[in-house]
Amino acid sequence: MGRWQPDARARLQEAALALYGERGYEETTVAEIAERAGLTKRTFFRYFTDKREVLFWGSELLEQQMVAAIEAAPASTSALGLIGAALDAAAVRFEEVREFAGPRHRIIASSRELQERELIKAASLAAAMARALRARRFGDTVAALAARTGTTVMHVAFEQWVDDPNQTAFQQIARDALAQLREIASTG
Amino acid sequence: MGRWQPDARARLQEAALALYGERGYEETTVAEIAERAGLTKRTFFRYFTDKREVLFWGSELLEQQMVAAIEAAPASTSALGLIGAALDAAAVRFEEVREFAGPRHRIIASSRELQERELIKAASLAAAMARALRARRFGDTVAALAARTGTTVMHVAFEQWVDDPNQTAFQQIARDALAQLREIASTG
DNA sequence: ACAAGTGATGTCACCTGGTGACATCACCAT
DNA sequence: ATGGTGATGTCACCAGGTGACATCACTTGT
Repeated sequence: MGRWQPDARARLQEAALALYGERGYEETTVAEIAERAGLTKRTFFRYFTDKREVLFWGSELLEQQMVAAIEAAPASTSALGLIGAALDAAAVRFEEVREFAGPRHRIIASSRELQERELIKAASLAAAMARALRARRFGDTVAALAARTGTTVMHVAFEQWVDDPNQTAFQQIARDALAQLREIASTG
Repeated sequence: MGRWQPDARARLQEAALALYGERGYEETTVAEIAERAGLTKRTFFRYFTDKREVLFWGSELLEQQMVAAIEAAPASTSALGLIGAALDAAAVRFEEVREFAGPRHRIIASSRELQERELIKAASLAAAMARALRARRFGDTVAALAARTGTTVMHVAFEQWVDDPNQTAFQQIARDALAQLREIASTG
């Protein structure tokens, strides 16, 4: 036992998720989140750079795992094949947090500020995947296009997944979406 | 002549662009922008909902023109063909504002807040194009994938275009990028 | 065992973005 | 002239965010 209650970060995250869900993101104050966690506004800002970031802790981990999947794939894999591998890695992570995904997604969908933050996380992810593709000797344009296509497929698949009454696996949905994209691109 | 200096909005935009460029976005205060335009902080917020929006005035027009291009295309056009038509419409607009595009782009690239705003504008554009595709009887998934692919190609092409020493036409760059995307999707 | 850290937290003062309520003031229509 | 009307100014206020400094429980060197 330390001198303070442990897991301050986790307590702040729980408090924020609960309050954002109960009263809405904009109607919730950082001071209220901190109070609910038994802490201070100032301490909140020591753990999270701003009021939005508390919902996005762990996105770097996802990014690392998707990049690692690209790096670990066989040498002859095509660009979109590597994106498929990255999406499979994302699927593992998403299934782990399935129970929180719905509520969190609805909160984000309710606020423009939060959507903006989610989009820049996706852009960061795309940039990281593009770097990994360039390291594999793909050209700049191909790397950028394939990487952003990866986040496109991820988001489209994610939205189908969170609301799916059949609880279909994310991997399944994402693979189907990627196949559909290939189809679109080869048609016409 | 009116009772006030006319074009308050334009003056605010000019002042903001100049100050963001000279001193940086974060170091510039809304009060300073308003003062430079001979107005008040309160008036700034009557024209623009926030400090970021002053750089994005006119994005609805681009959105409308791209959607109109989709609606005006021949009935048998494929999904990516429609996206190509939308990109051609965007090209017209971009060439009109080429001289401002570079400075504006560098300002946006310098600030996370501004990048977030740009990304949500792109998301709004993608949603509008997806609606236009659904109105053409494309399925939800196809519409969402194709529309987001359109913004992907637009952004990748835009970045090549603004820094291009040869001043290549945006339309050319965008068409090449779209062709490359088709190539990626059909390979492997 | 005691002094000197160390690190997480609290306190306080402050700036800036953003908003609501109300006052002005030039022009316009009747 | 009289009473709108619409763009602007004034003022007070809240919340997000930050820097500087104080606390205080525990750790470490001697």
